[in-house]
Amino acid sequence: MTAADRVYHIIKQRILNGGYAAGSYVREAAISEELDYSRTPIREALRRLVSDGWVEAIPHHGARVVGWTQHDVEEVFELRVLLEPQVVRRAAKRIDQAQLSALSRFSEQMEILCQQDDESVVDEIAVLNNQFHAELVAAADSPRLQRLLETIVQIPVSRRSFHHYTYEELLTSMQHHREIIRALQHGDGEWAAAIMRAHILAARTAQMRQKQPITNTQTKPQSSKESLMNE
Amino acid sequence: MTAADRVYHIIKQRILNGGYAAGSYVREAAISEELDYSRTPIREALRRLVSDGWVEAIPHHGARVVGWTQHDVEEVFELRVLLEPQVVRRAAKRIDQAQLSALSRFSEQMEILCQQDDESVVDEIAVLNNQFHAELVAAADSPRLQRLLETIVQIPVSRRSFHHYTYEELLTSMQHHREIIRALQHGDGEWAAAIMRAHILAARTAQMRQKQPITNTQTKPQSSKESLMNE
DNA sequence: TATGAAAAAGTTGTATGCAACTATGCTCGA
DNA sequence: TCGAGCATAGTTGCATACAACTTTTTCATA
Repeated sequence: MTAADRVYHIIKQRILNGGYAAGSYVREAAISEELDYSRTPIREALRRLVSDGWVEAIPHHGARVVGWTQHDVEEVFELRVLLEPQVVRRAAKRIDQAQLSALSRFSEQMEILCQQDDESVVDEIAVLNNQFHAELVAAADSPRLQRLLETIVQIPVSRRSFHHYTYEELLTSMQHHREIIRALQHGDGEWAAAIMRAHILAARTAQMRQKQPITNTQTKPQSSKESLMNE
Repeated sequence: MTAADRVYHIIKQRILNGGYAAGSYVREAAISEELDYSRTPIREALRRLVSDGWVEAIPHHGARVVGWTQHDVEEVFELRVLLEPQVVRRAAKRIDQAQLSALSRFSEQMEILCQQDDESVVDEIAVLNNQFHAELVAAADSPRLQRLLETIVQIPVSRRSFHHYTYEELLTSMQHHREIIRALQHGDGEWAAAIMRAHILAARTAQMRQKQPITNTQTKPQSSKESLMNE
């Protein structure tokens, strides 16, 4: 693993964790000094983050962390509603026994955690949920579809998602997982796609209830002190 | 425009024109010497091409131009069938008069060219067709959808597309354009989406008739001498 | 002759210094 | 007081040298 790779992951993680606030600039020299790499690998990492859509490059001025508005989230859900059903549609034709049991395992663990009805387990559920979806994408076996989803489903959306769920919505979501597995066991891609579509639309509704912006967006550049507060 | 931008466009153009064969390596030092830039902007251009999916980076070994198999083309059409109808579904709600007349203009010019039934105009039609689709994407007003399509519809596919059309298929395609415009004039997104879906599936059929790989792919790395032959 | 280690060649990865560009604040003039 | 032009500070963009890594070749040895 090269230095540029390491820097890439560090910065990305910080954006996810809120270490770098939306709208703030990521300065090459600052990170260079802090992480003790030269500016070269940092530049490369920033360019990758730009093409991933995490930051925007302003020529000769710097790399600014992008902010997410409610409108952005809507746009993403609109695309997920198309793409995620396609994932299971393909997966139905290709999934093997090992992958099916992996899905069942994730699903069961999530349901066990659900029964605790404790706010602290929500993050664990989110992790399992991500693994569940990742397994589906793997079963779909379409590098391009995978890449599109990775580009689109940036974690600001999915990360906090379950926090917005009512208990009923959470149970419904678990039921969706079960039903998707059943549809896949029968090799019925359209069935699976239909449930997946509902699954995403349900997530959309839950997400949309939250009216405030997803990331701590600041339209104006602001002081760097303020952006460090969120660490 | 920076040096990296210029190099990016030059290399991309060469890949499109077949200057760099699929499977061959793009050497930083070679381009550096030829274009008289240092390796730095060339590296940056290559990294951008990697994240665009035009070349693949092999760590510590180089950047290789990716090859397109028939399987890749299928994968792309599978995604276009989902995404392009969504473009017109959105466009139907948002398109204005100026954009509608631009579409009509492109459509009419294409039909005029069609009547010549001359092999030489096919490329002109392809250009207009691209403009037509670009106008639709603009009307859809979804930066993410636009970006996804740009990522997916790489020109190796669309470039030669009309050469594979029979005359009847070409006329059908023109009819699709007309009907999409009509549907948009009525603000009927689902109508437009249905035709667009047919439009893409028709293109897929025409494309799939060609069994040979789209680019001159070499599965094995080969000698560097061989890759220079194609320049 | 076959095999393995070691060296050598070729390529990418990183550090550093300088050039170019942008934005901001300041001076000078109206 | 206001505005245009200019100087300056701050940041990115690029060139160059060197380090690290990978592959190929060479050569000694079984």
